[in-house]
Amino acid sequence: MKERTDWPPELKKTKQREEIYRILELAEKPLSVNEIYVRIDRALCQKYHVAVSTVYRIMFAFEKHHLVIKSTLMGDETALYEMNRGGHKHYAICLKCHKLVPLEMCPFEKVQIQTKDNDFTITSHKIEIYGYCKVCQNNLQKQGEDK
Amino acid sequence: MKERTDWPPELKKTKQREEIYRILELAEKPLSVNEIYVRIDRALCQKYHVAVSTVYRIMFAFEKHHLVIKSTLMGDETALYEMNRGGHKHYAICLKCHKLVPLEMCPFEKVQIQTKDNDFTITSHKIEIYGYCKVCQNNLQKQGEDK
DNA sequence: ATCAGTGCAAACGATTTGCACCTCG
DNA sequence: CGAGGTGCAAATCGTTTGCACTGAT
Repeated sequence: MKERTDWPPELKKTKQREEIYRILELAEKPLSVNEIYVRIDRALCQKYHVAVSTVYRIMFAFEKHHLVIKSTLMGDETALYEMNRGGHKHYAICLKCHKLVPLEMCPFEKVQIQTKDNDFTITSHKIEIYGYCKVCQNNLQKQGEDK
Repeated sequence: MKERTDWPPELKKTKQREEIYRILELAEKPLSVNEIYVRIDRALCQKYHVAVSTVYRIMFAFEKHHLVIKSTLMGDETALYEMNRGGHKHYAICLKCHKLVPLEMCPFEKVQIQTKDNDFTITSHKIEIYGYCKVCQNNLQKQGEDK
């Protein structure tokens, strides 16, 4: 099964792009441009500098070539990017610690979506689940008992 | 069945707030702050002026009191507000004309969401469906034939 | 009279762009 | 060599905030 993470031939290779690609590959979660920017500087240790605007431009190019997936979370205006690893993924977001908990499967696999006249052709979807992760849940409970 | 659209007593009534409330009641779709701003000016016809910052502050207050629901759509950073009419609603968004087509029901009513250890307590969710509405679908088809 | 609500302009943070220079292919 | 990529700084866009003033209760 071929992953979708191969480099598109029409995308010129530069050290900046390869560095960002590497960072996204290693990322444990979707990253903001600023997080990427910081990780570049950390990885490059002054060898050379990458401009923020370059990061934006590269993310734009990556997105266009479907190398990455862009998303935004509720109550936050900054965009997040993660490597497009084929089969799509959804997250549950903890309202307290903001941790992202990946869902095991896409809940839509089993669902039919209905509009008024069923005249809408679906090409993609986005789901965000909000609530509390186990840790925060336990903490909240404890706080309730401590009184 | 009581609607959630009654005015919270702790929210002072002012002409600005009442005007915005009216606009949201009449709105056929979620509105951006700017759209609200334009509609106010149109409705008030120079009688007096409402500042953009005021609109933001009022939307913040309305949101806090659950009078409105705030949301953001993919590929657009501006926030949208719609009157909270109780039972929540989702939309299918046309990628071509950007029309919002309301879903008949929440697809999650029938679905179980699973995280790794099922240790996540869900309090809310957000769904966005993307694709093509009937009109745009037909247009695309026609374009295909015309050659 | 009091305190929340408002207008205005300035501040802000994320993202974009214009332009000169650089580098991959 | 030439087109496309990059760095830098300035511009833009949505949103927020400080402050003095106004208005609802």
